[in-house]
Amino acid sequence: MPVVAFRAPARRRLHEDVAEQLRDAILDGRFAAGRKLPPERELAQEFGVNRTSVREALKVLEGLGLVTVRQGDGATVRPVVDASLELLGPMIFHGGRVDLGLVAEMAEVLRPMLREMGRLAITRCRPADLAAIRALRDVVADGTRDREMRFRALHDLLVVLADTTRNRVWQMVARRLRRLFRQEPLTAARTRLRRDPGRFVPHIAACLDALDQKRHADAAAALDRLIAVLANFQKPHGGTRR
Amino acid sequence: MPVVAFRAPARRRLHEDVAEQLRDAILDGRFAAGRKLPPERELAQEFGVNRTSVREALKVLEGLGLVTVRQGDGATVRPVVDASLELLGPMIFHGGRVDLGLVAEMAEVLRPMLREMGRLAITRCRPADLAAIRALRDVVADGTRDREMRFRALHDLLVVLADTTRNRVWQMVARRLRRLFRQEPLTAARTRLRRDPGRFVPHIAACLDALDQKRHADAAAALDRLIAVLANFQKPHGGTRR
DNA sequence: CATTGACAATTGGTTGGACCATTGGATAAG
DNA sequence: CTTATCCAATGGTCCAACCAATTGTCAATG
Repeated sequence: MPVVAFRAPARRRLHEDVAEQLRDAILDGRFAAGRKLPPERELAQEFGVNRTSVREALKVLEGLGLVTVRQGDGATVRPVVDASLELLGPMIFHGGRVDLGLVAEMAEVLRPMLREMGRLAITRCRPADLAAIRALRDVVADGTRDREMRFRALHDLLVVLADTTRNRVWQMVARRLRRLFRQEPLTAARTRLRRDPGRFVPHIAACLDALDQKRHADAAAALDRLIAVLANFQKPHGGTRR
Repeated sequence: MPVVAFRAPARRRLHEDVAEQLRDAILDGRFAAGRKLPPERELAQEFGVNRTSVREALKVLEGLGLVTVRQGDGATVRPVVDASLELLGPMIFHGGRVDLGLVAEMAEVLRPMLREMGRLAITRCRPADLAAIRALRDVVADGTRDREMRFRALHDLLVVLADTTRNRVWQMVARRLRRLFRQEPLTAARTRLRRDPGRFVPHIAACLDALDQKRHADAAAALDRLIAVLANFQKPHGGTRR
C-alpha cells in the first residue's frame, strides 16, 4: 500500500467544470433561491462551451436538487436546504473558509448515527468483522503513513462498522458518508485544520479489546468516547432557521 | 387545500425514461456490478433515441452513483450499496413487490434518527414551532381527507421537527427523507399496504400536549411511542452482507 | 371592463452528424 | 519475452437545425 495518498489527476470534463461553477454560484447566493438561471444558450456563450455541455451540467445540478428545469420556462434555483447532502462538502469548505458552525451541526447529526451503528455492530459482530476493524486500526495508528491516508482508513472503519450491522441501509449510509468525507472540499478542510487521526486510536483499541472479550457494555462505552472525540466541536449556537 | 392528492402528470423527458429503465435493469441485477453497459451509440439505437438522450440519462445514473463513465472505456456498473439513498424507493418497491425486509432495515435506521431529532426539537422548540406541528397534526387527523394527503402532512411533520432543531444538517436530512417518502415507488407501496395515517395522531397529540406544558420527559416518551408505531416492522433477520 | 382565445417570443428538448480525446488491446519491432 | 507503436472502440464536445412547452401580449368577444 502506498505511503502517500495521491490526488486523482484533475482531468475533468467540461460539463463538470461548468456544473461546479454554477453550484458554487448558487451556494454563494449569487443565484438566490427562486430566481432563474440564465437561458442555456446564454450560459453556453458565457462559459464559452457548447449548449450540450451546459445542458449536461444542468442535469447534474438537477440531480443534486439545486435547480428544477422546465421546458419553456427556464432553470429555477431551489433552496439549498432542499438539496442533496453531497453538497455538505462544498458548503463546509468554500472560498478558502471552513464553516465550523456547519461542521458542528453535522457532528450533531453524525453522533447519534455512529452510536446506533456501533450499538448494532457490537451485538452482531463476528470474528471476521473484528479482524477487518483491527487491520484498519493498524493503518490509522501507523504514524509513518501519510496523514490523509490514515484518515481514509478511518472512513473505511465507518463502512466496516456499517457492514457489521448487517443492515443494508446503514451500509449505504456509511458509504455515502465515506464518499462525502473524501470529497475534495473536505480533504482540503482537513489539511487546513491539521488534525491528527492518531488521537482516535486508543479508543478504537479499547473498543476492539472489549469486543474481543464480549464485554459489550465496555465496547459501547469506548465507542462513546471515540465518538466524543470525533464530534469534538462546540455545540451549534443559534443556528439558521428554515 | 384540495381534498384529493393528484399525481403530477407524467410528461416525462426522454432521458428520464431511459435513465429509469437502465436504473431498474441495474437494480434487477440484469447488469451486475463491475460489468459494462453497452456503448452509448448502441443504447441509443436500442432505445430508439438520439445519443444525446442516452448521454443525459447516463449523467443521471452517474449522479446516483450507479455507474462510472470513463472516456475511451465505457460505463461501468457500480455496486448498489455504493449508490445514492434515493434508490431506496425503487429498491423497496420494485416489480410489484414490496421488500419488507428492506423496509425493516430502513426503519432500524430511521428510528434513532427520529429519536435524536425529537430530542433536540423538544429542548429547542418555540411557540411558532408548536403551532406548525399542531396544524399538521390536524391534517393528519382529518379523516375526510385523501389518505395519501394525510401521509404527506406526516412527512411535513418530519420537516417541521427538523426545522425545530435549528440544525441545518437535520433540516436537509429531513427534506431528503420527505422527498424519498414521496417518490412514486413508495406511494405505490403505501397504497398496497393500506396503512392508516390516523394511528399516529394520538401520539402526536400527546407529544404536543406535553410540549405545551414544558414536560420534556413526557414529550420524549410520547415521541418514542410514535416512533415505535412508525417503525412497526419485524426486526431484520440475517440481512445481506457487503 | 372582464374574459377568452389566438398568436408569438422565449426557452428547454431532441435530433443527426461530425470530429476530438482517451483507453486498451492488437501488432510489430527489438 | 519485452517494449513500442498503432488502431479500433468508446466517450466528450461541437454545430446547426427543428420540435415542444410556457408565458405574456393583444385583439376579439361578451
